[in-house]
Amino acid sequence: MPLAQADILEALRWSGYKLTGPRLRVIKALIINHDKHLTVEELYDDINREDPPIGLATVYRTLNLLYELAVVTKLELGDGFDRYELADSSDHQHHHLLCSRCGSIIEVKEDFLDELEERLQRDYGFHVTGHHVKFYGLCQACYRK
Amino acid sequence: MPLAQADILEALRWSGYKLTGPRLRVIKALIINHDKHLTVEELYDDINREDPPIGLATVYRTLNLLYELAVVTKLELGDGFDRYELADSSDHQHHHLLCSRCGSIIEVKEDFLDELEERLQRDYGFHVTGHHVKFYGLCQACYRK
DNA sequence: GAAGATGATGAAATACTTTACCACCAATCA
DNA sequence: TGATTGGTGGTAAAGTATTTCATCATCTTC
Repeated sequence: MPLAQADILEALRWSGYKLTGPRLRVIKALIINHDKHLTVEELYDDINREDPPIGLATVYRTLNLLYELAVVTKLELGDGFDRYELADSSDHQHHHLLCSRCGSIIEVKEDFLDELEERLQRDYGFHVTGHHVKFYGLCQACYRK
Repeated sequence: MPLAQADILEALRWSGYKLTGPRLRVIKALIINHDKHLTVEELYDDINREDPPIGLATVYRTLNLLYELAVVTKLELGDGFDRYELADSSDHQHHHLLCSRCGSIIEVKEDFLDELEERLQRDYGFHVTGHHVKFYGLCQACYRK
């Protein structure tokens, strides 16, 4: 489950940052669009559908701030755009299935990498602290065609 | 095992592209540095340690061409630089362990994702054709300290 | 072998996302 | 009230990757 607004505001305040109008609007946009995987620019456009407008630099700054606070994670799909999505309330990351035909993004919540990470620790002596995993392929609908 | 030069030249010719001097030098540089994970610019610098110099645009173009031909794969570590590395001769991709302390990159050849991909097919109806997997953490040497 | 067509190269210009800078504003505190 | 701090917005700048365009080399075709 993604972080709720109250948790995010708490994290901000706890770290000594102010809750300003622009910041709140970025946070709300993140929550509302949490399943859409918007780029920074798309998020910016979405926010500015309502007045007063806020600056693009502020959106970037706020997202970087939230990233520092581990409130959001960065998602890079390889198309040159950074995307940010709300972190999970548990510390389990989720993974993405990218359909190369229709472009849809499916989220996989399962934590199926624990076993692998143990193996990397055992066989390679590598201590895993995080991972980025993306699968490319065809979603169910596209595969049928 | 990464592709050998003969295989690459074969792929070029088979697709109707010409083997030119600059292209050959890019290919050789990829082979020589296959374990160094160089950025495009670093590859360009390495090539131009010998005369005659070739253009940066040509390096980009050649790498994109080889990518189209599936001769190289693109590796993005999240630092804003594209890296290209020789594809494996079998169609099995390898994965990377990134040490966040010393910056070393360890390659894992094992194909430990087959089982997972079957599960994605079974549970999500998602047909996997490729994946990008990176693990962050501490390598054996750094973990001991 | 000559002439035209095709493909490749290199230098510079351009695109594009992201960050840095700087002046201004708002809130807080002495 | 005056001063300090933090935040904002517009713009400039950074920086990687791509595109443009003139030129060159190679290959066909007659």
